[in-house]
Amino acid sequence: MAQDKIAKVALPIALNREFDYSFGASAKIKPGMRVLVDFRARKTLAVVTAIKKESKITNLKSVLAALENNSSLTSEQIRFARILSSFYPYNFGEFLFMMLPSYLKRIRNVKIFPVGKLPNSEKTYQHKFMRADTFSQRYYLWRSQIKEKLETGSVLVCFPQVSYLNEAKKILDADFGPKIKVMHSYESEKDFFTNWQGSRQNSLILGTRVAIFCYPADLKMIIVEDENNYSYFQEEKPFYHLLQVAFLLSKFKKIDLILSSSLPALYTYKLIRDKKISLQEVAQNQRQIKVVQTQKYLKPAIISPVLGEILRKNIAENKKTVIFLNRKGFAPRIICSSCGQILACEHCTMPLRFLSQKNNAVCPSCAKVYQLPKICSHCNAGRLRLVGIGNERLEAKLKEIFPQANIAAWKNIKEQTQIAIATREIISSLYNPQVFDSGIVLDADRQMSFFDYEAVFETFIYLQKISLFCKNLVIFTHNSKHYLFSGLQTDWRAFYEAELKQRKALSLPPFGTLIKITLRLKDENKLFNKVSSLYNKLKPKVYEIYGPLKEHPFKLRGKFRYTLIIKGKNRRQLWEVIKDEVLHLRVAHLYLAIVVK
DNA sequence: AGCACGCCGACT
DNA sequence: GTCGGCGTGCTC
Repeated sequence: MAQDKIAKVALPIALNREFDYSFGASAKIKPGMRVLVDFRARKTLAVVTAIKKESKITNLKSVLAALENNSSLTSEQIRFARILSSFYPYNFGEFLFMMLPSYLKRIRNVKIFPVGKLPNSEKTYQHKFMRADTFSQRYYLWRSQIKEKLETGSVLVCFPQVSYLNEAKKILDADFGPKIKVMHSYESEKDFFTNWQGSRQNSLILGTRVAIFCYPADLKMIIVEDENNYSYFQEEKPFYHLLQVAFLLSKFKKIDLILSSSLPALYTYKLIRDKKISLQEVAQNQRQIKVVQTQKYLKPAIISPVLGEILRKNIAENKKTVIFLNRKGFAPRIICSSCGQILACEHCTMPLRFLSQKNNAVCPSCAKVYQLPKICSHCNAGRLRLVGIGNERLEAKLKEIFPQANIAAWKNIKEQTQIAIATREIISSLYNPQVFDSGIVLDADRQMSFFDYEAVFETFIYLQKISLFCKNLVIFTHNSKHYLFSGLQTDWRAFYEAELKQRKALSLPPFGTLIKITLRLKDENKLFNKVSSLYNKLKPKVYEIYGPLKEHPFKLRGKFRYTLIIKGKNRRQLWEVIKDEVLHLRVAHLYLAIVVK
C-alpha cells in the first residue's frame, strides 16, 4: 500500500513560515509546483518548497490539487528566494511569489512546458563594468559575449524603462531577432506569461527590473544597461535594488554580470577601485560644460540677461537649444494674495501645482486633480496668485520674449524646433548623442540640495547624462565653487574620488549600511508615540540612530509618515540586531517600509 | 496577512 | 448591559 507523503508549502502571505500538507504517494507533486490547499478554511494557492516523509504536525490537511503538470519554479529558484529573504527584511514566501508571472499567481490550471537538459555551470565567472557614452557604443562592447553565451544558454539584459527597452530592441533585433523575448510589467498578464514560457530556455531576454526574478534555469549572463539609473530601485515593498539582486544572482548561479553605463553607480565605482570588478572603457566624447554663477539663490528660472543673450545668439545662428527645468506645470505654488494661504492637497502636506494647459491644479504627490475657485476659499476675499516657475510658464515666457522662434515642450518637439524645454525624465530614454547645439540647466541647485545624502551624486549623474545630448552645456548655479562642478570639468574619476571621501568621512554607503524605517499611520499623535517607542527600544541596541524625522511630504495620501535612520558597519549583523523589534511591531493600520542601503 | 478571541472604555 | 477598537495568537 502506498504511503502518504508530505509537501512543505509556502503561501503568498507576509508570513515567515511554511506549512505541511499530505498527499497520496501516487500524486505527481514536486518542489516548485503550484498547488491548491485548504488554509484557514480557504482554498489558497501555494508553492511546494520540499517533499518529505514525516511532519511534526499531526492531523495534516491534504493537498487539494496540483495546478500544473510541471513545476513552474525550479528548486534552484526556491533556494535563491531564501537567499533574498536573508538579505532583505522581507519574507521567503513574498520573494518566491515574485518569481512567478502574475498570471500564475491566481488559482488556475496551467500547462507548463518541461525544461530540457541544462548546461554545465561555469567554473569561473566575472563581474565587469563597461563604460561608453552612448548605448550603441556599449552594445558593441557586449554584443559578442551575448552571442557566445547564447550558444549554451540564456542571457538577460535589464533596462531601466520600457521605452528604453523598446528603442534598444530595434538595435538588438538585427543581430538576435528570433531569440529575443521581452518581459516587462506593462504587458498583459497573458502576454507576460507566454513570453515567460518561451524564455525558459536558450533565449535573449530583454526586461525591466521585474524580469530578474523570473530568470530561466539556463541563465548564463546578466547585463544591466544604464546601471546607474535610479529606476532600478523599487520604491515599494520589498524595496530592492536591481543591482544588488543581480550581484546576488550572479554569485549564486556563478554566471557573468556585466554592468553597462555612461558612468558607474558610486557603489560600482568603489568595486572597480578595489579591483573587485574589471573596467572596459571607450574614451569619453569631447564636450564643453560651462558653469555660470548666478546672483539670486533659488531663483534660477528667471530669464537672466546671460540666458537671454545665449538664446538670442542661438536663434540668430539657427542653433538648437534645450533648456532643462525639472518642474512640471505652470507654477509650483498657488497663494492667496490677501490671506497668504497656500493651496494644498487634502490628503498630502503638499502645495498644489497649477497646470495652465488643463486649467486646473494637481497634487504632485498623489496626483489628485482640483478645480480652482475664483477667489480664495479660506478668506473668501483674495484672488489666487500663481507663484514660481514651471515648464509651462517658462515656455510661455520664452514665446513672449522670442515671438519669432520655434519653441516647444519636449513631448511636442519637431524637426524645426529651435528651443526645447525638458525635465529629467528624458535621461531614461535612449537618445541620439549631441542632437542639440546647446543645453542649459536652470535648476541644478535645487536638485543638489535635496535632503538626501545621494543628492549631489545623483545631480552629477544627471548633469553628465544631459551633457551627452548637447555639444555644449551651460549650468546656472549659485554655488559654482562646489566640488560637483569642478568634477564636471575634469576626468569623471576625480569627482567619484571626492564623493567617496565625503561618504567615508560620514560612514555612509558604500562604506557602511544604512537602514531607513518609515512608519505610516492616519493618526498623527499615535504615530508619533509608536515611532518614539520604537526609537527608545532600538537606541540601546545600535551605535547610531537618528529620528524620528518627518518624511517629505509629511502626510501622504491621508497618512502621516515618520522615519528612523540607523547606521552601522555590517549589513546582516545590524539587521539581526533590530529585526525582532521592527518585525514584531504590530499596530492596527500601521504600515512599515524598510529600506536597506 | 487575515481572522477570531478577549480585554476594556464609551454610550443608547 | 453591549458595541467596537485594538492587542495577541494562530494558521499545516
